[in-house]
Amino acid sequence: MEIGEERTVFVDALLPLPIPRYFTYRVPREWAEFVQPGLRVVVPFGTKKVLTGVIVTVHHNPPKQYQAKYLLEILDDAPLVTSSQIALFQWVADYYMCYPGEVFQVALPAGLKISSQSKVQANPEFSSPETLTDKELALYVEIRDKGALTYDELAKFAEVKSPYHLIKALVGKDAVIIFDELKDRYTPKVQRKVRLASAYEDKLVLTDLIQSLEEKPKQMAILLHYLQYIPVLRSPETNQKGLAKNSFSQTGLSESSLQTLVKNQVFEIFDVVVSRFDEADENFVPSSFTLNAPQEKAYQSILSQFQEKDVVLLHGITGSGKTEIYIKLIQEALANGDQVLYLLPEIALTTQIVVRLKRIFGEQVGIYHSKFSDNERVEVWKSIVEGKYPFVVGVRSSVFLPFKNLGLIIIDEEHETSFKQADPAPRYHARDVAIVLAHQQKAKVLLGSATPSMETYYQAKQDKYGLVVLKERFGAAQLPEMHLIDTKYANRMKQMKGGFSVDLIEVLAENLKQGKQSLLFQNRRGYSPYLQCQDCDWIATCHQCDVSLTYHAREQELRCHYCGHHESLLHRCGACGSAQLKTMGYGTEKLEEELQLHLPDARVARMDLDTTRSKTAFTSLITEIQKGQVDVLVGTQMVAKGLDFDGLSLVAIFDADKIINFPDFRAHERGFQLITQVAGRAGRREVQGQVFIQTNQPTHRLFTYIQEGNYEQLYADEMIEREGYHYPPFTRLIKLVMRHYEARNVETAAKDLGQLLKAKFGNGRVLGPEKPLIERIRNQYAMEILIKLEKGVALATFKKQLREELDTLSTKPAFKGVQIIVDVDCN
DNA sequence: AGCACGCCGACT
DNA sequence: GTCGGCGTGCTC
Repeated sequence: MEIGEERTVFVDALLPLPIPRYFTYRVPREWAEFVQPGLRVVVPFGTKKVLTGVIVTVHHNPPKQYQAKYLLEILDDAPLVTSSQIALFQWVADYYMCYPGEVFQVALPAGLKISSQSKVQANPEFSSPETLTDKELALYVEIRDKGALTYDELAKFAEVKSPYHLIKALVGKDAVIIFDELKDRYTPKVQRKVRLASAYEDKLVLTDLIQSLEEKPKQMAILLHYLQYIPVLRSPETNQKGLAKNSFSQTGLSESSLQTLVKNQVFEIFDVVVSRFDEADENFVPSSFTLNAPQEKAYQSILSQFQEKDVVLLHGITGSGKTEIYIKLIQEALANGDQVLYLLPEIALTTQIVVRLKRIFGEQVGIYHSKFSDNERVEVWKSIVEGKYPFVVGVRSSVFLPFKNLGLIIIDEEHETSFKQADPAPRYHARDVAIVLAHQQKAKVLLGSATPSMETYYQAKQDKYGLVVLKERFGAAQLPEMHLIDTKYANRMKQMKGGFSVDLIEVLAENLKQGKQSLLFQNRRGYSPYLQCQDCDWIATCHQCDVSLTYHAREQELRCHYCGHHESLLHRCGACGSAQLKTMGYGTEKLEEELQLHLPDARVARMDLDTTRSKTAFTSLITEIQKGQVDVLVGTQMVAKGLDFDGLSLVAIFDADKIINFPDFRAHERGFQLITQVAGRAGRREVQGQVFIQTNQPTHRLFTYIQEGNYEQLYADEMIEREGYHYPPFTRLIKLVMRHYEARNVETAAKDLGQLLKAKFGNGRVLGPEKPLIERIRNQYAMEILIKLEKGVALATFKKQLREELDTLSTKPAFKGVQIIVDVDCN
């Protein structure tokens, strides 16, 4: 090659697809100097698709097997994705046995991925409609009259599934042309502002202006309003920043007079891009606080353990004031110039804690959350790249944000299962990814929980993680007093009114009389989990899932909680036609209703998925409770997560048996966590809280541990069980789920796979195949195989082997159409 | 994951 | 004979 000769530049791009490789594109000459890893690019993919990808590498190696296509567009001036992010995507893909493209897909907010919308328009030069068939002609006319149609619209109009044949024919006859319409879905939020033309920043000119407006009182009022807020002469910079335009209309000043002033070039109107988050922060005052002695001690201990350990677990009982310690650590890290990530489980926790963090950290904090729109996520991403938010509070997916110098990651409520993504791949655990991320960035990780997961506590006990214990409640608060109510006994003594024991009604009534708030916890939404015929025992079930339908009273509907199917309430039995249908079991809706009967004077409210779907509904319910407008709150596990109400002094757990009898090796761990967390909502101030638990097995040891707050003993018990039965933390679990529309097919496929895996990896390591709890969802039957890998197995090698097995298997006839899902570290 | 090409049954 | 079903393999 000659010196100075230009060589064609190629890029390897990561595309948001479940395909295990990068795609190579040719870079048009004019961008050759400009391309670099981390830039987003728009590329053609297949015959008509256009995708947004990110450049991973830039090189000069022309692919030998195929002709690379050209990049269509470069979307960024500077990298929007860092190279360490791409490395992290790859790590997640390897560890969780999925594809980097799938990680990329969830990592990048939708607004940063331009959508291709192929459209078809009429060719204006087309002049021989006689060549078209009737069908083609009808379609052509429709396209011409509408201007342009998308593929979907075309298919709909022509009433075909794939409009390809038609389009191809029309294109072949030159009747229509295909074009791509790209639209960037990200629209920044702008604020319209007003400022004085810079000429008036001079004292004499301004004085002249004021004099000339003597006769025009409305315009004068506007000018005076402006000058009242903006000291134009004293600081011209404030004039450049201007005043919000709506500030005039809000004060009742004339819109048309303002327009006149603009027309006369006295004022000018301009737009600025504003953040969606800092509206409320204009008068932000950082609140200060001091740690009490135990908190201070814990704080110091965390600092010293960070000297040696990268991960520290803060095991602090509910109400011990972990948040204050987090805040102190965050302040410290920020003062060091480090970025901080604060991970929270989904939704519930955020509102209260976010308000608090915003108050303390003001504009430094960015929120990354599913209840915010995609626009807002885009904004957080871009701001982090620009270094604007050194502190991010976010849910699971925020581990994929473009951090550059993280110093600290806090994972609050570390044990929460919502940190593990269950359904679409990547099925990652945000806590574990965060630890890898921290390692990558040389940051420290603080895990916080009142009820740590067994895995985490085990790591701490093994000295892999540091451990700091906080045993005292903050301030004057005491741990709540726990009482068990034996429902079996109450039943025998005829002391049950519906699902409520007489005792429970009594304590709730007493608490109401004292003007205090109560919480009734039942982890089941809807009115009743099933509807049963009293004559023949028939139960209403979903037609496409093997579950009973839940009755929702407000909508008078039967709903499937798995596929979303709903139908209006039946009045006759589906088997015998009897009208004796009865709602069985208790959902929050029914509890709300019965409670109202037992306590007619109480103001009862309900908090579950159904009452809090919108952002506003959730917030207003919280406010209502805080104002004391609610006496008894009925809620699902949504209430367990970090809600903090001063007036709440009594917590009742309606049915603890459901929780602890769940058929899962983690049932006891989960039961302990859930009940402890819910109980922790009681008595967070001076008054000691009371907790009442309805159960028919009051002698169960788990209740003793919960009552005593004896986490250590639970841990000790669990370790014996889990070691004996080879469960985490002594093994790692990989779950394989097979799905198919035919029960037979999944069963044979699962059996085949099970045998193969047992032969290859050993009988002891492979469990199943077994039918899952719910055999059929959305008409798909499932089978599960569980792989247990003991310590010391080379994970990467094993996963590679497993992947190879699965790939070869999927080509075999028995596996035709059988979907196989791999879930590493499944819940 | 889509989406095209390709090879077999029910209609003009 | 065509339309359209889905089965298989490719996408830079």
